[in-house]
Amino acid sequence: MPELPEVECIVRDLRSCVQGKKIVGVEFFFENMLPGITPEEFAGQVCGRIIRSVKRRGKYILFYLSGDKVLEIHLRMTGRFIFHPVPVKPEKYTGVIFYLSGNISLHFQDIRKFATFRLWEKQELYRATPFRLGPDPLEDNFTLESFLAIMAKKPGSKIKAFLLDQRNFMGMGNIYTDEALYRAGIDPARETGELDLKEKKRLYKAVYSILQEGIALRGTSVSDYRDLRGLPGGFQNRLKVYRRAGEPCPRCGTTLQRTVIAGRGTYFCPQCQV
DNA sequence: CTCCGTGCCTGTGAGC
DNA sequence: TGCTCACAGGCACGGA
Repeated sequence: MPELPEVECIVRDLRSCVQGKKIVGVEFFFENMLPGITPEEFAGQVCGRIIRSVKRRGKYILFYLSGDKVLEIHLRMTGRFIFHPVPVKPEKYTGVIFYLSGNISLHFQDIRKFATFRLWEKQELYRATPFRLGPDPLEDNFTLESFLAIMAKKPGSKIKAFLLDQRNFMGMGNIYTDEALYRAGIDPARETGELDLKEKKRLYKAVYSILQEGIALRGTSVSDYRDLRGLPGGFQNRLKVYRRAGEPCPRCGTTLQRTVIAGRGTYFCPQCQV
């Protein structure tokens, strides 16, 4: 479900809702998100700890807990958190309820059950996936120079695959990648090495601006995405090409097409994207 | 290296 | 109405 803008919105909301609260209980309804650890062990590791801060790296959510523990959560396709200021019963897809101090609770829901929870010692966190991948586009080190340097290392990659590969940059997913390539006017099937400097600059700006707009509109809800209050985002109304095959290009009127690149459905305008 | 298929799950929508 | 199929916001893994 969520890409960088959605995760960023979730993390900002989590900070205002649960930062400083103590985890007083954890209840599981399914446990697919816990590889290699039982729900009892997990509860034993987190109960009694205070949520000191909530951070994001790419699409990963990091709960920094008291006692130097870090809970790393990846929502994958359909994972979501819903904040409840008063106790409510679990819903059909509720997998976990975190009971917090102040009688509030955080419900984790996941239709497809792909999401993952992992616990780290803070000093071991550098070994965790979020810190072994590429830079995050919202961090200061996402400059045009770094973008060009990383792209130069992968001249044979298709540009769509390059943007989706989290080892290059973290946070881009299928929706924002197609929209950024449309905005930059670049054919998703081209190789990064074929792009001239002007095109690379356009792409850099398109990636940055599309992510910022996604955040400003509180994410994209094409189907499942909801924020911490259960509300949909607004960027789905700004999508130009994603899931619009067969419709006219909003810029030139040419019929938008769908193809498969990097194993993902890819939407583009064959006229505007060259 | 890159690409590709597969698996993990459940739901939706189109076509028959 | 009901069945089957393609597709769905992600990522890890193994093989070519």
